[in-house]
Amino acid sequence: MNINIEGYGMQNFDDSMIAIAIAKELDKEAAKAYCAVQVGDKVQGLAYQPQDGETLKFLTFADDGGAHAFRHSSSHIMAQAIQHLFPDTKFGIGPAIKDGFYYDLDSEHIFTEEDLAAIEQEMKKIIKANYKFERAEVDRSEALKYFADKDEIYKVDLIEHLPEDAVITFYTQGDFVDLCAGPHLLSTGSVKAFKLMSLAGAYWRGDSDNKMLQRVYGTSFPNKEELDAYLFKLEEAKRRDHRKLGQELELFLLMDEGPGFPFFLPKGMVLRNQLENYWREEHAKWGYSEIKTPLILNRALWERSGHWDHYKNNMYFTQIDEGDYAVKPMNCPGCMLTYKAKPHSYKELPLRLAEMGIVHRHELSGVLHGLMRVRCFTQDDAHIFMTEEQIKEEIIGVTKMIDSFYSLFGFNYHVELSTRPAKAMGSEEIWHMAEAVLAEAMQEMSKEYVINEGDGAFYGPKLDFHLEDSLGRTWQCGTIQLDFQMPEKFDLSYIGADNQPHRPVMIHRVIFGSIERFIGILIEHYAGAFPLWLAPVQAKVLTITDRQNEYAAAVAAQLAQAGIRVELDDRSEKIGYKIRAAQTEKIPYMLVVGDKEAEDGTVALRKRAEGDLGVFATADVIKRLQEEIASKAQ
RNA sequence: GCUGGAAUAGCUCAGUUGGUAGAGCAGCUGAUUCGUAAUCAGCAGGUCGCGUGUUCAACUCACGUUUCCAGCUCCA
Repeated sequence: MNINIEGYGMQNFDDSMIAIAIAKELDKEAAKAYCAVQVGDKVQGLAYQPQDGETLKFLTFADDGGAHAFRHSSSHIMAQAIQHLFPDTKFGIGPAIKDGFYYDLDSEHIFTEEDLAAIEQEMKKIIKANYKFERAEVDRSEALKYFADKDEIYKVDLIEHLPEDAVITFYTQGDFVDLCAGPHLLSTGSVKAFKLMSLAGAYWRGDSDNKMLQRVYGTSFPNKEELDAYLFKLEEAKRRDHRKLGQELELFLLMDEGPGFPFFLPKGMVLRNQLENYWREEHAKWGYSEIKTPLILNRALWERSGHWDHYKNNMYFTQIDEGDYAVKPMNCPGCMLTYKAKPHSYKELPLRLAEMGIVHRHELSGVLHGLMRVRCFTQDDAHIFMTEEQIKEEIIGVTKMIDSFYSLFGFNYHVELSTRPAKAMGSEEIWHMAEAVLAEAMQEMSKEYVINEGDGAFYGPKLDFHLEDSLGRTWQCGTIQLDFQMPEKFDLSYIGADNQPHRPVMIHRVIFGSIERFIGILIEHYAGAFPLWLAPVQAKVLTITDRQNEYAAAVAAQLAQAGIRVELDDRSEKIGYKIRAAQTEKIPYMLVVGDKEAEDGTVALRKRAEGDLGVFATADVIKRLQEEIASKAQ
């Protein structure tokens, strides 16, 4: 048979040869690293029997398909070990995920950390035994009977939900049989390095109305080095955790008295104000006007906007003089009122109203997480009112603006376009038009984007901006949402050139998303070592001995006069101690002054990341820092 | 909200079958006056998250509760 193999071209092989045999014939050494094989757009196990004329691509762990087969096989090994040790366990699903795998279990036994160690030991035995993963196609009724007899109710449920024409396959390794579509590695011995990571609860089928199962997470790699590198990365992420750094660097606090309601400390406020200042400057440049709408508004407004009916569970309420009021969970209704307060001409459009809007949302207690998920946060919101013809240009404008913001912090990002959901309001025609405009805007900017079918808000399609931090994790921050509902509900209009009233189109958009979350991301992105323009304390003057106290205070005053955020450390400590303290506080510049500097009117400059830079005139240091601040350099 | 775990000094953590708490760092005081990541000594600091119970006796055991952590569901 003739097989086209990526990297090797068209080759002729015996008809009976399976994929791994072909791989070995081509390159015995390279074949060792193969995890799976891609045939057309489908990934198969290495025991796959190719057909004449097919195109094969061998996948290693570095390919998504290869890693997937590897982790999925690891998951089966774990399940087999658990079945050996805890025979009463019922199995749910056990897929591969981004950084590893998990298996959902139902058992009377509550799994603990100690169990994980025992399971790992048993897994080692299974890996050593090097059982083959054997695939078998099974008749539907036979499959149902097999699992029903074993009382594996979740497997039965899975089979029952498979489409009528689905090919049902079992994978067997040694004494363990699992319902599974595959593909898998050839045998258990290929899993050279693995670790069980954690235990958690997870609802069956991800539905909170179903029973909660126990989930065991693990990860695996082709060798120990890669496993160690992964574990190191996790440690690094822990080291950068914004909750830990937020406390160490005295940026913000979370107290029992206000769960989900963060306190900002003086240094955190500096950071926050820098972001807001930059935001205001940019919005002025891009033609926005800033407004501020009330935190509390009456029931009639929230009924009109639809929040009273659809968002009630997430809102906080209060009463004023017998009347019902709500604390705003979103800024749009307030902005709608602002727009409506006077008639508008088409000449004013697009009208861009921005608001640093403080919103309160009653999030479930279990989801609160540092600054990333809170109950009170500030959206850097804006609503743009415009004509249909202006949509595309506005979308492009906002996209460019978002790009300039994210670039400033050195973030990469990707864009997702979410389209019409099932429960959408408005005609399909308008939706299609809107989706097309969003897509066109992206194409015009040559921006790649992913489409999330049916993931739009009920009132309109949206573009979401997911930024990637220095550890490769992604966060949804910016969003541009078209809204056809709100202008309708609030009966918004503008007078057109024809002297007739028209309905404006509106977009909601945020760039930071939430100032709180964005600060959390920045803390982790920079590991607390902020660029000079953001650093809460930009410079610290350190004395060598008490003799320089007066001079040092004068230097600090000079810097402060020049608009630099400076502190003075004139404690009677050794210079090494003070430098260590300043480094720990991640202060960008240290100005060391001893007798020599005091005499010459100079300072010895030390940079956080680079160490001693030598002696400079104080005025030159001020100029250097001012320039670096103005440039907002990374 | 759900499942599992945790809560001891400002911070990081010890605390041994139940006998009312200890270290390092930080802080304060004193000594030291030193040239690029930790000088020495002393002092002070805790209703052991909160409540109820068991017990002669609870940081320790039980129950409840609050908050946090890891996930799930949800989300800026």
